[in-house]
Amino acid sequence: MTRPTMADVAEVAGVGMKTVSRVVNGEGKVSAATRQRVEAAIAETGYRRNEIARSMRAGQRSMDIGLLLGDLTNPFFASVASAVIAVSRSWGYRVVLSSADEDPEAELAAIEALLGRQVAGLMVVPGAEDYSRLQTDVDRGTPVVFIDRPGGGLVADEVVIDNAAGARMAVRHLVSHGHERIGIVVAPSRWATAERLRGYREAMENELGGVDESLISILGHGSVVDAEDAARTLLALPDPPTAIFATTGFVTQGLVRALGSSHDTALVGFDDFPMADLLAVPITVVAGDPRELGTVAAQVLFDRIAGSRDEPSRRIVQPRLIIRGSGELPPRGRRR
Amino acid sequence: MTRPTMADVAEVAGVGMKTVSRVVNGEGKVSAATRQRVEAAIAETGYRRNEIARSMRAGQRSMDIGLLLGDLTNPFFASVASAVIAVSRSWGYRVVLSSADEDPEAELAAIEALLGRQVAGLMVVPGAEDYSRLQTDVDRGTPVVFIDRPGGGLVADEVVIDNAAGARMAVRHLVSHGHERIGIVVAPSRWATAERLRGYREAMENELGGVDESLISILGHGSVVDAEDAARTLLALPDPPTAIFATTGFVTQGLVRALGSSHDTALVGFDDFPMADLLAVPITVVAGDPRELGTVAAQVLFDRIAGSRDEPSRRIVQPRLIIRGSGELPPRGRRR
DNA sequence: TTGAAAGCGCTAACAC
DNA sequence: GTGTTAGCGCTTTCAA
Repeated sequence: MTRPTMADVAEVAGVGMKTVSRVVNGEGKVSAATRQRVEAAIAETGYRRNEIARSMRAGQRSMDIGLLLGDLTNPFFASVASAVIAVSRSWGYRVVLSSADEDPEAELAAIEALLGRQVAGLMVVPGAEDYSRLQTDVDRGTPVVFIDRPGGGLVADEVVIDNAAGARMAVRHLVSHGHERIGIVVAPSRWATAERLRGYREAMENELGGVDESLISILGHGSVVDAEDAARTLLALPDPPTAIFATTGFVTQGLVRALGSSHDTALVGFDDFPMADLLAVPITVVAGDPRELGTVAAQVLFDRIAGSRDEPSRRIVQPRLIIRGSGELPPRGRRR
Repeated sequence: MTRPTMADVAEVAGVGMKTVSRVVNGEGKVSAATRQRVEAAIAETGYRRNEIARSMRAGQRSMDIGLLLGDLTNPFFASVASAVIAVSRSWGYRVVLSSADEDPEAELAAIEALLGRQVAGLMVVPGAEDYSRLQTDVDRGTPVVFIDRPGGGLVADEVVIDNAAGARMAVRHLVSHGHERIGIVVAPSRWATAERLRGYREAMENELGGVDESLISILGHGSVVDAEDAARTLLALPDPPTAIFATTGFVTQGLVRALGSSHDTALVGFDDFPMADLLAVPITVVAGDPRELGTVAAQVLFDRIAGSRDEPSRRIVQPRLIIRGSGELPPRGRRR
């Protein structure tokens, strides 16, 4: 019922604890004969090294890194997590995953818990506003890397997608296909969507000399249905847009629903999603690669763990335009 | 640089360690005055309880449970993980996630590592064949629950989807829409797909009195492209099927590609996937709910952790038929 | 090549 | 109310 310890193995093998320790950790300096005896005792008792106790030795950190995400169900974050796990494993670290379901209080609590477990480092997709209480931990050597958005109140490494550039790319693409009335449906305010809106405004100014504010729809809540409604409202305008830019994946979904299976309105979404190429009208998107985001973030973290003392930096992942059809539809006026 | 310990706090506050411990853990029996002093000292030193050391006390287990998945990138497993994390959090446990990318060796190694960390329990989506070496751990009180497939060589709780029933349901549905030549594309052999094939055969026997073996296509590899090729081969038969049953999500994807945007062949897939309702022809599927799978599995595990000594059981989650269009297309012969 | 003892940061069990 | 002592299972001295 109770697990065997090193002492148990030592007793069975008739040797000292340290000898068992040496065998278990393959620390040479053990005669073949004793090693055999110890190995037999290990097999007999079913002993397994206790990693918890092991990591208690003098001020040592654990071999865990903590990863905090809003929602694993979002394929974007699932890919980030998958990449982080892969890189961590290659460094011999394990990932303790918490998801906070977008509740800032729960998120901070989860972070505290992770830190209490002496994680070697922390990667966070920030959902809360203020991370200043982590400053002491960072100062004492637990690196923190923010993913996908900056973490307020704490100077730390960040890895983000160039949202404004992506938005500009989307607008320019639509303009190059003849569109001039380009609407935007913006998900509830978060850093990324604000950046995307900024990029949209910049590109509209540069390419078309101005923005028609009535074509900007900012959602109050974040559901697919809300996005669908917003799209319908835009399309019901006296002079409706001929193209719409959707700032996030779920907004894109809402727009697809609103536009129906035979759109005559062009659509470019931000963030790629599964099956985008199999829809009735395949969806053109600009998207940053979540695997790249996770991989870079993990590399930055392990650089710190390995001792890097560089100034905290912001790494920027460039999004790419993925052309599939919905973004290349001509303006209605020019049709046929 | 080095973290403050309870002893440090005790010294600053001018009290004994146990008093600090009491304050930190809110164990009453501390005068308001001392509590104040201790709290001040905690704030001053930036002390945080060391959970690792805490969990070392006599034979205690950690408050972690381990979760092992093949691939987080698969939305099905991401949902399972999300549900497991949610249930675990409600029990006050944290989830240590490992993904093994379908490599059985890596999987067993990851499991060993998890056990070495004294996890309170383990949930595994089995990718390996033989789990008998976990028997001692189970006997010594670390419960293991297998998810989505049985784990060979180990008697433990299992939570699976009723694959055969789902397949029968799919076939009956197609038959009820007039189909008689119903093909099947089977993903490379795993327990679940074998069960689905079995269900298909049973239903074909019962409903139509037999199976035409030429309509059964078993894939060698597991890519979308392979599934696409297999579908084309089936459709190129002299007397091709009028309907096809796809045994997994990616096979369904391949079939969607092969059938093109205007199918005249009916399709029912196993496992739901995002956007299935937004495709050119919305896809009818039979699917078990991954959240239910994860939730039930976690409940079973925490029952064990709470001390349940019931016989290991197999919980079965019933799949549901989700009607969307592709499965209700009539046979070609009857068209127009 | 081997082993005994000290200690990691904490809490359980007893004192005071 | 509060403090002291003795471990948890391991690794790190330092001897033998």
